[in-house]
Amino acid sequence: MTAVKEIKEKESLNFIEEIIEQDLNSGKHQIIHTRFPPEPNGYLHIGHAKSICLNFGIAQKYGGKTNLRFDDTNPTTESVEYVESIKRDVRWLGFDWEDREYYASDYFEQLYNMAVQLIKAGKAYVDDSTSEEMAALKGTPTVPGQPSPYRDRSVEENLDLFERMRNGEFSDGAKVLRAKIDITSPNMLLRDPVIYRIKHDHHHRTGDKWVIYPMYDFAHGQSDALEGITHSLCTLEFENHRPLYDWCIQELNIFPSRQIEFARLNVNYTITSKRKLLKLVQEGHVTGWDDPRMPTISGMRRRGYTPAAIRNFCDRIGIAKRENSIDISLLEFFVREDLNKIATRVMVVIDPVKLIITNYPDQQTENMSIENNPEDEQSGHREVPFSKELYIEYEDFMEEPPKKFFRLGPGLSVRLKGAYIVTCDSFEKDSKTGKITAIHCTYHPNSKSGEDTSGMKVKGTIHWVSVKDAVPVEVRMYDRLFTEENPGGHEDKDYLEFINPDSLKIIKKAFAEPSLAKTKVGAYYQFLRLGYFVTDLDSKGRKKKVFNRTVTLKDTWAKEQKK
RNA sequence: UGACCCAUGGUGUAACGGUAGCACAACAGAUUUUGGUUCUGUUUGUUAAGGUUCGAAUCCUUAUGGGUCAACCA
Repeated sequence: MTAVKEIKEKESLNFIEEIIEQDLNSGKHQIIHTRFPPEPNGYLHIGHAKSICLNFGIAQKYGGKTNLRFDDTNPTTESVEYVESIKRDVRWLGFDWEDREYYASDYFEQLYNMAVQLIKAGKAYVDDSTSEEMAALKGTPTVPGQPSPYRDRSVEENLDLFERMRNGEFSDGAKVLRAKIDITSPNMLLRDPVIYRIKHDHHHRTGDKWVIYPMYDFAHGQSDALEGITHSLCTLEFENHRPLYDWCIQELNIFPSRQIEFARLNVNYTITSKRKLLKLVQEGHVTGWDDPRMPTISGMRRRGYTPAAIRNFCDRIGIAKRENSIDISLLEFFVREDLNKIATRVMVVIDPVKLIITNYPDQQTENMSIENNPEDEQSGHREVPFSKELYIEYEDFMEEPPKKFFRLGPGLSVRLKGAYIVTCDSFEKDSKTGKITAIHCTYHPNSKSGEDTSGMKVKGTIHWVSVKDAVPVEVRMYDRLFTEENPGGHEDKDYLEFINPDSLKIIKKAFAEPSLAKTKVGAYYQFLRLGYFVTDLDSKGRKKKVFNRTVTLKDTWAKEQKK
């Protein structure tokens, strides 16, 4: 009894899983089949990641299959570049569609025949109205529509006209094919929706073969049916489309896929509208779809987010029907959680000030053995050269330190990570700028890391880089792209007004320990005490390596200071 | 002023008529050669009003609040 209850508690299902289990238990389906149906008109973003994890994840969980299907019914906005990027991103996230890569455009002939079938049944007609005329007759949500003057054309005439539409006899917009449903329906989508339009446009796969293209509502459901999709999962805004989805199944007598809607993902301080993201790219607010500040999958990859982090995030946010806005800090939590386990620890100084150890031999260099990752015993150690002159972080010294400052200041001692304890004796200051230019310390030879017999106890440990061994690197400090929680949610203000002017700070003169000289693009690091970083694409073929800040470390000291 | 949908701490999500739980966030402390990690603890919640019931977050009614729909986009 208790055992059963425990299992139940652990296995709490979301409402889609409940439906699937019912369908499996009742014998409605032996196997479930889902699909991920992107339109190749932009790059995938974090919202798509939710859908990918849902569709692939749920099929995996119940031993089913998932198709990758490109919903490519609008040649005007679609391209192969997007198709390729989508495939790369889904794969990178860790999902495999095997040989089931489909395109709605592969079904154009079948969809055409279905339209003919509808016409023959008196359920569709060719309308010559302009879009303005149609809109005028369509009414509003509260005012019923009026029938089009072309609504009662004969089957023969419709058949003839539709064929001639296909043959290219008419110009764009001259005619459309409409489903004949109910022009007075309270559901606007049922007021004789357009199902085919004329577009003399080059399609990325079918070329110039077609000049008429099916609309979403006349392509998606049928594609689901043709592929035997049992559960067609989509976002809430398609809820009102479901009656039309079911109408097509009914009238065409095709495989009855079931459409189920869930709430799309919203993340604060970001936007997930392809249109808005496209504008950021086109107007140069970012460097491209893969700019590390973009919430696109390729942007996050370049930023240093890991597939596991994104998958864990998608698992944790759950699936439900209510509007939501997830804290970006939850995503960052999962990024840190994963990176903490796998990122190699290294020392990099981004805002250097010289520290001179007055009692250390001038020419001496010691190789300090420092662990690569304290969270992973297998990761081993590396040697880091230590010498008389070091760079340390400017922030780690204060002329007049407050009480809880566990770093350097006149008379204060700190541990140099993996090396010795030093005590500050004096410092140099530029009288004009007031900037500290050098710090003089003495080291305690018997305090060497691992063989410390000094008995000294210091509160702080700081990172350092040996001046003569330092490798100059470029570091790009990324921060959130928007300063506003809901940048896209203001009626009176454009989201572009909320772009964070400090979303990227480039540091050209940072110094890294020697091990970073031979880094590879995409390698994950923790720069000790600074945050997680990844080697950027731009490092390729360059002597000076470039690193992107993925996310900062949690910083309780910064919090303390704010008080 | 039509149709459809939604409502649980700051955020997200569980509880399927029987003790409102989990994660993030926040706060406090312990540990720490990263002010990281880890560990411990604390605060905060069922939109409202009726009804059914021994018992309601859960079922019913109404109200309130929010979302979607008037592209030849998906």
